[in-house]
Amino acid sequence: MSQSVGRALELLIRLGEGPGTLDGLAAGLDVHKTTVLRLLRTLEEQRFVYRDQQHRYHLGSRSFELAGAALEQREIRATAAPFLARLGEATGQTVHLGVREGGEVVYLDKYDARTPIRMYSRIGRPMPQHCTAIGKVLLADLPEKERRAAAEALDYRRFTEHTVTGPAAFLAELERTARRGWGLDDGEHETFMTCIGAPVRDATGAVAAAVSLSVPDVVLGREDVLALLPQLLETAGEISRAAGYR
Amino acid sequence: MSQSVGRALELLIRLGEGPGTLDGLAAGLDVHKTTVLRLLRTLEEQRFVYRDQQHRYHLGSRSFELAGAALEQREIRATAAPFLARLGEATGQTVHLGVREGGEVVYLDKYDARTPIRMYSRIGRPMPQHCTAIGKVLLADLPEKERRAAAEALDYRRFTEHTVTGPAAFLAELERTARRGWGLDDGEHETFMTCIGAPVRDATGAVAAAVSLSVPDVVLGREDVLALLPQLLETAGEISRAAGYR
DNA sequence: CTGCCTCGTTGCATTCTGCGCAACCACCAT
DNA sequence: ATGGTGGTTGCGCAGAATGCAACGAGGCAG
Repeated sequence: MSQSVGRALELLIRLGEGPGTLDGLAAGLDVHKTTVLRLLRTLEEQRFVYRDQQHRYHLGSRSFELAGAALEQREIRATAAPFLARLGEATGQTVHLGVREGGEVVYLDKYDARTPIRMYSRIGRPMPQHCTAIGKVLLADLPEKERRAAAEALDYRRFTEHTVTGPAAFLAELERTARRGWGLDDGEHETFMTCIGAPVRDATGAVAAAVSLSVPDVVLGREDVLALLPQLLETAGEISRAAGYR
Repeated sequence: MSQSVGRALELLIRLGEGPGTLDGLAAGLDVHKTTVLRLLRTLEEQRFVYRDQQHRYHLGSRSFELAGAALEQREIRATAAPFLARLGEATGQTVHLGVREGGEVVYLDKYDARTPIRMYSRIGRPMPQHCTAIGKVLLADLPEKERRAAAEALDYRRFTEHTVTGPAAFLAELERTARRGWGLDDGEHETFMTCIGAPVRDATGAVAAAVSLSVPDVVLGREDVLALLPQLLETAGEISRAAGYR
């Protein structure tokens, strides 16, 4: 739609994968280096990128700044934080908070199993929806029409032999998820991981987010993971109430 | 340099302050809403912004994603993390890690006094250099010429009655900082805060980052803060060694 | 020390992109 | 119905962004 802006964003994305040099970036975008230079200058003025002494470009501090602001704007994240921390501590497993935005499912927060500290590895990165507990939970509550549309539009990449492929099977899985009130990823994304997810509802009654626990099978078998369900559902309920759901 | 890109970035920055509507953003930028619409569409395509059902625009998940990537690219942050956590725990005070990038001083990490969890409040936001311990430490080690140039270029805003104003006084302060090997902000930014900062050096021997402790005066008086110096310097030394400094 | 090579930078002419206008729609409240 | 608000589209024009080519700086090897 807007060429130069598109190119500038592309530059940011590439820099997200690692620092880059002018020529390298120009080659990557397949545009003249003059153009890239000027785009980068504009980005630099606003601290979206910065250059070190060796003229290598990096993502600039404005990226952090924006991300911090954006995360703070997701009130659900702040509301959920203490409950997630508690759940993580109680179960000793990895906890995720996810939402659906613009047709994508992204993680807003993550509490890692080992440390009490948040790892930012996957926060903000879109996750597949057909093979994650959080994805299923978020889609399951959509109104019939939207849900069908979403299911049709997905890319049913087969990650493992358990991955659900195709809209029909997936819609049935969503049905099941909605009925019992929680979602399961039984090695459908990564063979060795089991995840369970539960819905968080806000004051409007709609599912606003989902919480999940992810456990590698070397730590707990499927039965043992399912035994954590009450705690997960309890947490999701608490967050829902804190978010205004009655 | 590049008009449309500049406007697009401006949009992102405004959205960082809070969600916005098309008309509102157009009015803010003082451009036609058509233009804003198209810019936003480009941003939306790449997930830099997203629209909710009410057509309000928010920062999109790509912001988180980039920030995560950018933070991971600052190796010094990963190297320092465990030492900072330990320092925070040992002292019970707020710990910051800061670097100088593109003429600005920004915080890369922060461990809050109360919780063991990182607050993202000020991460990525440029901080004044003339009245912060970290700023002083980072400038103090610059080669003569650069240091002088930097000191000349600063905006000596008087935050408190203790704020150093003017290049001459500040250069003297940098001199002192360099000589004794640590920096002090004695209520120069906020009247009620005392901060001490120490340099982190990398394999090249140059100061690559700075660590600081910030303490409100209701918690500890200046003398007591200075008593934390050995721990701070020890931590900075450990990080330096972990970063390859010999 | 010198000359080559790489990589960043600048001035300029061309043209295509991004702009604003105005009209159109859809939705809501009155 | 009706006016109002807020989002969207088609179009023609102007200026912004682009690519070229020449320049310059820094590093490395001979």
